[in-house]
Amino acid sequence: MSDITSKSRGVRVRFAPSPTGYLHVGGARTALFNWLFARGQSGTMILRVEDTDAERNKPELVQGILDGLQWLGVDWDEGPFYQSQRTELYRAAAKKLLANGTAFLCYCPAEKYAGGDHAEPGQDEEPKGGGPRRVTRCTCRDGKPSNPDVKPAIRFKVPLGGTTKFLDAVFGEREFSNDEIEDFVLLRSGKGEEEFGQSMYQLGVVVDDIDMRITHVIRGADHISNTPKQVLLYRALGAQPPVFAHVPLILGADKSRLSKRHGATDVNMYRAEGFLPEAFRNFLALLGWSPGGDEEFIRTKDLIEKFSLAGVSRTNAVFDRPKLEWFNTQYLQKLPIEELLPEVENELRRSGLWKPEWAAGAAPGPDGRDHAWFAKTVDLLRPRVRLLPDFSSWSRAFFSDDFLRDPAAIAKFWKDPKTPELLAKLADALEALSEWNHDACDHASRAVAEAGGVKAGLLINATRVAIVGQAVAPPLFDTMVVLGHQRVVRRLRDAVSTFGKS
RNA sequence: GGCGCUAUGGUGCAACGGUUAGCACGUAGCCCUUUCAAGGCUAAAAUACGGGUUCGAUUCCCGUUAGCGCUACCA
Repeated sequence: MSDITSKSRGVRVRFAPSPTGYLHVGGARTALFNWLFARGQSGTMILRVEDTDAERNKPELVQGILDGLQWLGVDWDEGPFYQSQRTELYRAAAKKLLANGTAFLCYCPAEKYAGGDHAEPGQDEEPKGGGPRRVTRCTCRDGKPSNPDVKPAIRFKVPLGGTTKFLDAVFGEREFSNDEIEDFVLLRSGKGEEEFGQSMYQLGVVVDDIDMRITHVIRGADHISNTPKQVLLYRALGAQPPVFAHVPLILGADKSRLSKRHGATDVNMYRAEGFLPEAFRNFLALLGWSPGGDEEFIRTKDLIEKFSLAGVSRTNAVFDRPKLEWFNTQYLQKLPIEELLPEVENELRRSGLWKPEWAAGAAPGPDGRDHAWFAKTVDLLRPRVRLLPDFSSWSRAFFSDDFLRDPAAIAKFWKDPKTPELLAKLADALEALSEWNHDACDHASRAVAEAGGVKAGLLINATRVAIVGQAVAPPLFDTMVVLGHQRVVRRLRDAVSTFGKS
């Protein structure tokens, strides 16, 4: 198996979403694995949109999928290719199979297979004892007299007896009995003028994977059962199958297939919530894959270096949101500050709090704040931030003078009747300071508390509410320094004047 | 129903015949403390069950059970 995972040039992989929905976290994980593998092997990543079902396909969803991939940081070297625009390729392949005897025209009405007697009982029915059997062999395979009233579909003529095997980089050698494989449809029957309709999934993937010279097919384990059909197609088409690598599925907390009722499954919702893409990537990478040791905080460049198909697990994984949040806080805290700043800038732009003078290289604003101030402030705030929007919500008073004091914080920390008097004295004491730094603020504050006969903590907590409006904030004296001398004094006096009101 | 895949604490992973079964999230407690976090320490918590193979099984084989997947003119 070493030949599969060893460095080899010419690796070509693809991510092939179907635009019948948004970018699901499961799809995102598959895309990520393909991408990590491609980048680690200096290979080529291809994006292919599998939109051969005109009825279910929604073209407007493609952009959302592309946006999701972009946010995730998964880029591609070729494509996006659209299967709906490659119809001729599939028809030619189907005709070739017809010609070499590995496919046949099927005149059966579509309904015969789509429902009715031969189909699977519905989920609500009891499939007990000797329920309906699927038909796996179509009677048209030995040549049916053509029926002028119906347009035929093209089906694959699955060999009678024997087995089909393939190599899976994750699951090992797999072997399936051909008798379990039905004569699947390759090409839909034509509608109106056309001779044949669109390609079906099995034909499309194989024709494209051959055409695009895909070397490794990395996809969800729900495709394991499809793989022997595709291997048969490769053979019939005279092509060599690629290496397959099926990755385990992602489940919800109750271990059923991840769906909306488990919470967000659309990758774009995580972007909207304010997760950092790299944290999301790190979390996703560890769902069904492990570098082998105990490390968990793995930056993307190391993910690329460490990723291997041999490290992919065979067991389904549950999507654990609390762990994702933990990863996010880890990145919020550990990222070099200059890497975090652009994310915070985006967030502040979104909420309208951003000021251009905080950009790198810009001239300081009228209040003296510049990029260095911005970096220092974000650095102070980040240990307490869980999601990007926190920079706009409870951190608002750091970036804007237009903020409200949280009533709950007031109720909790302004209980003591001496509060306004203390805050007024503190304002005076701080105003008189000739130096504005942590220790000066500290000493002045404690002196006021002592003179007023209260514990420092009481003054400190009351002051926090006064100057940032929140019960939760960074250490007070660091906060004062970052806010600035005049602003702190002004907010303190404002607090005194509002005391008792509301 | 048929076929297939899987099975380590609640969750994600490690241990790829020999460990007191390790790490992380979460949970509980303690420490720190200026709020809230972070951080540090500690605790509870797992090899699904039954048979084999072996000097020795989490690890290899079989069965059972459970979960999941496929079983469309969906992808």
